[in-house]
Amino acid sequence: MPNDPLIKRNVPISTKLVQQSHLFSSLPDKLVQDMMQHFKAERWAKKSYIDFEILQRRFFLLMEGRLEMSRTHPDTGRSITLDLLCPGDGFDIITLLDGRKHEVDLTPLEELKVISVPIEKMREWIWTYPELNKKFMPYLARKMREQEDKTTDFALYDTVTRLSRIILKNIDKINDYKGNSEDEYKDHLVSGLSDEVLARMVGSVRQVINQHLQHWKQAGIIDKKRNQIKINNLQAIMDDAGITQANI
Amino acid sequence: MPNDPLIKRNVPISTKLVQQSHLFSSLPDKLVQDMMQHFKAERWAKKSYIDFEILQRRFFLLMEGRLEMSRTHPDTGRSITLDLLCPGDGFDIITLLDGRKHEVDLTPLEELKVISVPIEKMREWIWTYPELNKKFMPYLARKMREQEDKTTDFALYDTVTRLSRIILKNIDKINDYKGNSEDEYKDHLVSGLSDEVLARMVGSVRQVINQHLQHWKQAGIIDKKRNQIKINNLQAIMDDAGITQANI
DNA sequence: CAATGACTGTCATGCAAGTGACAGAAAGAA
DNA sequence: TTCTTTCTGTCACTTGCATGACAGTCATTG
Repeated sequence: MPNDPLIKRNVPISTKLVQQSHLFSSLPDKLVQDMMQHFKAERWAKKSYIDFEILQRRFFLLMEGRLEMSRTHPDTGRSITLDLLCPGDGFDIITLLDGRKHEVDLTPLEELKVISVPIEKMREWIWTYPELNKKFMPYLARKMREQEDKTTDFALYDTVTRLSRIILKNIDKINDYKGNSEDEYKDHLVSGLSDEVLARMVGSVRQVINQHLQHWKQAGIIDKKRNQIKINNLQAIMDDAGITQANI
Repeated sequence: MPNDPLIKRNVPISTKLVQQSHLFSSLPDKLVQDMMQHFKAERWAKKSYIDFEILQRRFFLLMEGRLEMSRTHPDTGRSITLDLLCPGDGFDIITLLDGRKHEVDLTPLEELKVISVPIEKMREWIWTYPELNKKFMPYLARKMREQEDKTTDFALYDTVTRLSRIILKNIDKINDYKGNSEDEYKDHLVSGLSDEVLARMVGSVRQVINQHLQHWKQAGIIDKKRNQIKINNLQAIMDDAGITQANI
């Protein structure tokens, strides 16, 4: 089946595709097939503007690409990333819960593939299917924990620490489980994130981020290309992140 | 009925008491009565230490007093308040959702009255009673929005702005709906919060908070006693908070 | 009551990090 | 190719705010 629907076209979705999502993985096939029929697939172009009003009408699952959810200071114009949604993530979970509008900027970092259902449908499913419910609640908790950690980081830790943590969180996970333990220390990449995007995630500005990255570069800890960071010394970054065995 | 149970005593709870909570207000009396039988009431002394492990076993509703939920930097010792729970709040909602431990410091600002049930019981109720569910989901959303706002504030706004907002959020609501519009500009109090506590909520330190408060005091905008701030000029605070009609 | 602990007011010091500016490199489009 | 846009590297300047220190005041409790 061609998995390349164009924007705004109604297309039936493959079971496998839906099950990629945390929220829908390991649900009974039959249930997923029922649900699938209501999904609509579309593509969103890189950096396209997405009106947040849509979030009150439909619930989305991100299938491919990353979506930045951010907020901007009206006066200074500075932005900060609230969440970087990755394939498998659903949005918007807050609007799903209370139906109220959620004023955020939505910016695709790459071309996205998303599928969506009417938000009432999604609510209905969650209250109807205990299996889905059992997936959804811990997912909510995860997002709440992430947000709480973000608050803590901003209030208590400096920019280098926050930057380290963001980098560690965004190491490409494509080659997971592929190599042996020796490979673990090879080819750690953070790609597709410019200094600017990193800055928004860290809650700082481009110049400061670049400065810290230069330090690491000069110490041989990382290599740096356009939109890409290659980590040579993972341990060094972890040290700066203040990771002390206790954390994961 | 005496509503003054001592610590750790099993006491039946009055229907009215339970319904004070957002989560249980306007539920059918009969349902609440059923639930009540499982609640246990206790009191927690001011500044007592509460082991967060308990959060994995019981779900609490705060009936009286405020509870600070905070986190501390292991090295510097600086703390930051994640949430200031007020009467009607339930905790811990994250653990309720995923069952995992939630490492936070819990500090009562006053003597508390709380009621609690086994956390599995609470889960059961939420999945069993749609009326409760309808209350709980928007409550989750509210907490998520608050946390998101906190993140944004830390990343984009300076200390004065954050302090203004915290103050506005914590004006005593005892006399609500009592007076006419003229009274609105009288007797706005923030009580029970020391400079230190405010600092933790703002994500700053005592000295800086005091400095800002002194500015306001010298400008006649506030009066200041021990553990109390009286607001003379609400508009001035709102201006510093950057509130421009659009917000609430 | 005295004594201890909790909160307040203030100041001097140092530094992390935000701002603005500009030139150059890389990528993408025409 | 040329033109335009998007990123990168750097630097000089300024400031908000964390730190540490200490004296004074108000509460609480034995």
